[in-house]
Amino acid sequence: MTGTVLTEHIDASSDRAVFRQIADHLRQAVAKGRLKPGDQLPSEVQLIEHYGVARMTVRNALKLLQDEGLTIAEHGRGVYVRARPPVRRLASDRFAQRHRKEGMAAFIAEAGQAAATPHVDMIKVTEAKPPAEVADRLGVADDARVIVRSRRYSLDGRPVETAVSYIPADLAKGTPIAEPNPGPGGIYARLEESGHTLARFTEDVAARMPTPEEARLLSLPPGVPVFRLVRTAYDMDSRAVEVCDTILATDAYVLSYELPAH
Amino acid sequence: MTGTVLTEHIDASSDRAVFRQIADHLRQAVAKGRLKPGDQLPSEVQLIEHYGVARMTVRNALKLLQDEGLTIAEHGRGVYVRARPPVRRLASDRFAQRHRKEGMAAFIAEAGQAAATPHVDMIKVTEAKPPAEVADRLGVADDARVIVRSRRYSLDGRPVETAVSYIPADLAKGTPIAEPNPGPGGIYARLEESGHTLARFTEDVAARMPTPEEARLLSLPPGVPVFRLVRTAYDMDSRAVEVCDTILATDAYVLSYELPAH
DNA sequence: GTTCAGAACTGTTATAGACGAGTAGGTGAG
DNA sequence: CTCACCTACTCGTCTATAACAGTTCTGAAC
Repeated sequence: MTGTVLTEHIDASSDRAVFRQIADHLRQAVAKGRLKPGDQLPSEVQLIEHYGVARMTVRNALKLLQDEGLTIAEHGRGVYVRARPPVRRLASDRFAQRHRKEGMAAFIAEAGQAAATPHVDMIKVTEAKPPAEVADRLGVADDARVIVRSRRYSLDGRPVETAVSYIPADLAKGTPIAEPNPGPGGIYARLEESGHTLARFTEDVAARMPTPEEARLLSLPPGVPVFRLVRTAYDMDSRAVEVCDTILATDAYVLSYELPAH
Repeated sequence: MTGTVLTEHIDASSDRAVFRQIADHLRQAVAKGRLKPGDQLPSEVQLIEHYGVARMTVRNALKLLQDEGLTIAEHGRGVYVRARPPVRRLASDRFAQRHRKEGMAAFIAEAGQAAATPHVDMIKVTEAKPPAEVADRLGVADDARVIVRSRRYSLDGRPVETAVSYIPADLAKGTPIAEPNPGPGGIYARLEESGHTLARFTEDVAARMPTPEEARLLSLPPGVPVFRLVRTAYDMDSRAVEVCDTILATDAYVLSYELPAH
C-alpha cells in the first residue's frame, strides 16, 4: 500500500537538487507515519515514473535515506523502512562484583536476564606485544608481553559486539586466563582470585562508522555506526590489570551510566 | 604527491565489484600511510584514466570511502583524507558540585580548561508540554507544563553540541530558570538554591546517523554519526528535576566514565 | 499435489555523455 | 601593483542505456 506515498512532485524552481527533494518526500512520509517501520518504499521504477526522472536520480535519493540509517535495501525484494531492532540497555554496573560472584561472565548473565539467547564465538587467545595505546593504558612498556583475548558476542543469533582484552602476561601466569575458557565468572573472577581485587573501571566511549571488517563481523547494514568502548580495569592498588577494546553495534545498544553529583 | 598511490589495478577475475576494489586500494593507501590525513586523493579524472573505468564507477568508490568517514570531498577542490579534529574528553564528573560552585556553567568551565573558545547561541526558552519520553523520565503527567531550554554549543567557532533541557514548570517558578540567562552556575545552581540539591545523574548514550536537520545544525560532513545523550538529574529526594537531551558530534567527543567495581 | 522452469518483478553494477558550480591560478588591462 | 577576467581544474547533478543478479510467483509438466 504505497499508493498514498507518492503525492508530491518536483519543484523545478527550487535550487534544491532533485534527488534531495525526492528523499525529502520519502523521509517526510516516514515521519508522518504514511510509511511505517517494515513498510516497503515505492520501487525504483515507480519513483522514476512518478517523478519523471532518470534512474540514477532516484537511486541517489534512496542511497541518501539508506546512509541516514532510515531505510534498508534488499536485493531482489525492495527498499524497506528500517525496523529498529530491540535495543538493549547496557548498565554501568554490569561488572559489579555481586554479578561476578554468581559465576557467570557479564555478557551471559545479562543476556539471561533479558531472556535473550547469548552466544560467543571466534574466540582466539594469543600472547603478543600490546598496541601502543593499550600499553599506555596498562602502564607497561611497549615491548611487554600481554595476553590477547578476542571474541565475538551474539544475541539470538545476531552478532552485536566484538571484544579484545589485553592482560599483562605476568598477571595471567598460573591462571586459566590464557586459556580459551577462563572458567566460571570469567577472567575478572580469576584476577580477583590471584589477589587483584577490582576497585574500579574507566570506560571511554567513542562512535564512528564501522570499517568494512567491522561491518562484516557484526553484519551491519549501511548507515549504522558503531560504539568503540575501551574499558580499563584497576585493582585496589590502582594498577591497571586489563584493557578491553570492544566494538558494539549502535542499533543494538544504549549505554546507561549512573553518576554521583557529589 | 599522489604518484605513489595509484599502483594496483582491477582484478577482473574477482567477483568483488570494481568500485569496491578501487575503494579497497585507496583505503589501503590510507592505512599504509601512503596517504596521510589532509592529503588529497587522486582526482576523479586521474582515477578514471588509471583504472580505465567510467566516472560513475570511480564516484561510487569515492562515495563509499566518504560514507565510512575516511575522506571528505570539497567541491571545486578535491577529495581529501579526513583530518580528525582534536577530540575532547567529556568526563563523567563534569557536573560535580565542586565545578558548579565556581559560578560557571559546565560547558564554559570545561572549554576554558582546554584553552578552547566556547560559544553558546540559538538560545530559546519556552514553556510547553513535554514529549512522552521526557514526561516519563521526569515522572510527571503528559500534560504537565515544563520549561524547555534549547541552545547550541560551539568550540573555536565549530558547533559541537545541541541541547534541550526540560524542567518541571513548578520547579522553575520564581527563579531565572525560565530566563534565557539563568545566572552564574547555570540552572543547576538555581535548582540547588531553591532547595533541590542534586544527588545523582543518569546518562543514556545512543549513537546513530544524524537527521538532515542535525547535520545542518552541527555542520556535520557525511559519514559522521552523532551521540544522543539523555541525562536525568535527581535531587536528594530522588525526584527527577531535569532531563537534558543532547546531540553531540562524535568526531569532537569521547565520553569518559568512571565506574566503581564494588 | 509436487516440482521445476520461467516470467516478472526487485535492486546492483557498469557504460557514456552533458552541463553546472565552486576553486585556484594566470594574464592582461588599468 | 591591483583588480577583473579568463581558463583549467575540481566535484555535483542529471540523463540515457544496458546487462546482471537476487526474489517471488505462476503455470506447465510430471
